[in-house]
Amino acid sequence: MKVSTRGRYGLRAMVELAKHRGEGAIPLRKIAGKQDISEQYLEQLFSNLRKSGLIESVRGAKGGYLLKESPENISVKEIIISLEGPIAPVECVLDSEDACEYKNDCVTNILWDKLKSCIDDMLGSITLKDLLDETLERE
Amino acid sequence: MKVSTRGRYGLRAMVELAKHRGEGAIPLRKIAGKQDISEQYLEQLFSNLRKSGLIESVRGAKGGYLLKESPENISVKEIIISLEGPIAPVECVLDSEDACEYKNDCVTNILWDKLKSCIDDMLGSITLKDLLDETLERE
DNA sequence: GGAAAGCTGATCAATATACTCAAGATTAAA
DNA sequence: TTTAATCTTGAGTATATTGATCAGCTTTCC
Repeated sequence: MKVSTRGRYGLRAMVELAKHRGEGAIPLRKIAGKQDISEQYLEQLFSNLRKSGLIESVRGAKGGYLLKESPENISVKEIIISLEGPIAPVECVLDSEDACEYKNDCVTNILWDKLKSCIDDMLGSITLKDLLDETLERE
Repeated sequence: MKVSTRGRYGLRAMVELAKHRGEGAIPLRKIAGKQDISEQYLEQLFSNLRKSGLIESVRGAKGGYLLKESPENISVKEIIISLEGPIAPVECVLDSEDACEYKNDCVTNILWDKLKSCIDDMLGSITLKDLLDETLERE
């Protein structure tokens, strides 16, 4: 039941982007520096975030990254899913092709379904703006 | 954000124990067979559950395992913690000795705290009896 | 053209996971 | 008292995942 560094680093980086919104494209180097994350590792994470449409990139010199939407429209859930894949405490809650063959017999999957919803709702209810507000409040 | 096989198998085995409560000690072989889990692997899981005081063992021939409490007094949370260790989506929510050095600066840990509570409450609110009832209802 | 940036695929070491193996210890029953 | 069933424990092992690093490319500003 762990969120990996992908999700944690990525979220911190997104807060950082939100913080500097309006300043144009922010180079990855700057974010990596501020948050003390390997630049090359962060590149991979940003690749996911970009493909998910949460951020956009500006290539070339003076390039960098920007949030694609305003912080109140980006939920933590979207960020985590982009970085770590679907939120699923166990495989069988994904109503995908290869659902567990015992699904109908197994009462524990009711539990896992509920757990998934609980996590989904929780992460879906918090936006980047909430985290940003907290940051500004502390400064 | 996954529950490993330890938690999943262990929970299923506990439901099985609950189902046969009152029939004396249930040998591990029987549970492993019914739930199609490796007997030797399940032994390790039961070792945890026993040390946590959730089940008790009867050694020797005709031995086996029994729930130590009635199903309504055993929450899923206790089972998962026994098998997988403390529920913590990220390390820094554990208010232990080695808390993250950035804890005070880092706004994301508010989020992780909330997520932990959400998972805790959810798993704490469901007991073995709830799962057992569901099982019986389906039969 | 050169520097600053993003983009991408390959590789790798460390760790965790999901087991298996092997040797005991205990006890009921024959 | 032997034997078989059962729990107990520690060690080993193959595979997958994680958390990166490396190398080389492309794009764009000056």
